[in-house]
Amino acid sequence: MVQNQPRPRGRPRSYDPAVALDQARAAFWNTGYAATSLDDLSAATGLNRPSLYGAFGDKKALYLKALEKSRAETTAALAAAMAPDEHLRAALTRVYEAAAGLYMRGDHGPRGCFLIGTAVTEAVDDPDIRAVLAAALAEIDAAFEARIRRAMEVGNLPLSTDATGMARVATAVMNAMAVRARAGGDLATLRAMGAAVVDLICGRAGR
Amino acid sequence: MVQNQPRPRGRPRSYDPAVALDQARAAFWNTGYAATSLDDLSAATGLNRPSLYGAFGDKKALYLKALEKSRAETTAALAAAMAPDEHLRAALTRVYEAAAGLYMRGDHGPRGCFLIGTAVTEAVDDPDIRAVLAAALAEIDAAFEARIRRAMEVGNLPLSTDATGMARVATAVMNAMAVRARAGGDLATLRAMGAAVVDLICGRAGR
DNA sequence: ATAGTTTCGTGCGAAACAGTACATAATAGG
DNA sequence: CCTATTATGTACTGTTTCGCACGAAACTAT
Repeated sequence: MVQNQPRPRGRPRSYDPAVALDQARAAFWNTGYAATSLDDLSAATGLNRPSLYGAFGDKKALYLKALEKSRAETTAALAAAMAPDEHLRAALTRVYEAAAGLYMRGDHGPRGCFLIGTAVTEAVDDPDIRAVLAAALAEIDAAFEARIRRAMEVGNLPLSTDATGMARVATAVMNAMAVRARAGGDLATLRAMGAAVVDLICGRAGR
Repeated sequence: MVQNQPRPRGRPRSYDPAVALDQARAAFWNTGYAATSLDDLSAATGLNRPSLYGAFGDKKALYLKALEKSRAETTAALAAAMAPDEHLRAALTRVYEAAAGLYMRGDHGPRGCFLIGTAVTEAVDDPDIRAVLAAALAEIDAAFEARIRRAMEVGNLPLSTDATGMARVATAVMNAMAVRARAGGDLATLRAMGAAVVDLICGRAGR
């Protein structure tokens, strides 16, 4: 990261917008969109309310930015975890292990996935939030399905496999792991869920 | 329903508490716990705020009653749907068909499952809500697992089956169907998810 | 009828909330 | 040094929210 850009004109920012966005997201992540006030966000980021408005717009715009960031990160992480050309079982196991670890982290206890944990509630009433959530789910489906089709081509799965359906089940288990994490489930249960669906998809024999 | 009880002393209620609870739950169901105000609940039930307090206590007590009712209903419906002694495939299919239909209903568009759609967000911060949610998930797991073990005994599934893991995957797909419904998924997708996991659990051959 | 009991509904007060106006501070350009 | 420009922080406004007090209403018991 070089900083060759000519300094902008006025008073410089005393904070990093990317860091502030992460801190705001952490606040939303714990208590959800509706229950997180602008004062909470102000406390979490260290910015006062006018600065928050200046940087991100109102509460919903800030939330949408955090949501969009989570969607992008999830898609990228999923693509990276499934890229290596090894057995499907290894790729899926890596994905679920990573998800379980991520979902169980959190300063105020496990908090699952940001999208599942906060956007699902708002999605019925808010079309913007619903659109991001739907896009994220579709991308996760697509990532799983592409990986499953590759396994079919290589001969790791029979050609008669219902790749679309299997991919949706794979996504379902990931989503449900996020639910369990927020519901107080322990890491062992989350990992077992992942292992169980991997066995179902890849066949238990290959263990 | 006979009404032989001696009428209570004072002014009679002008509403049915059970109906009011359902109406309040419907309000929570659409917008979630935090975003639903007492005025919203008052409008949904037709009761004014003091009557709501008198009947159910404060907002959280009312929500917990609605949550508990949903937990009980879910457990009962699941037990009923899986009771008949037929093939596992038929029982599971019936469960997922019922869930998909239920999740896609709603006056303001599909709203999924009350527990998944509203309690998951609150569960991190609120131990009471988390406890009900965890209990519900455990009961759903147990219902699936019991049914799977029965199929093993009857010879519909190999004795080496990981019943606990399979049951969790079955629960996962149900939870994820609730997520999809709120995210704008259509009925066909929800049904396909159910069919896919039924195929994975029962084997595709038995179709 | 009258008293006693429970519910209903208006309306109040305190707190939290979102959003903004305005004065102050910090920087670049001239 | 002075001006233009952008960011910061205090303070303010109007609204929403929760929870409850208090009097009116509806019913039973005597």
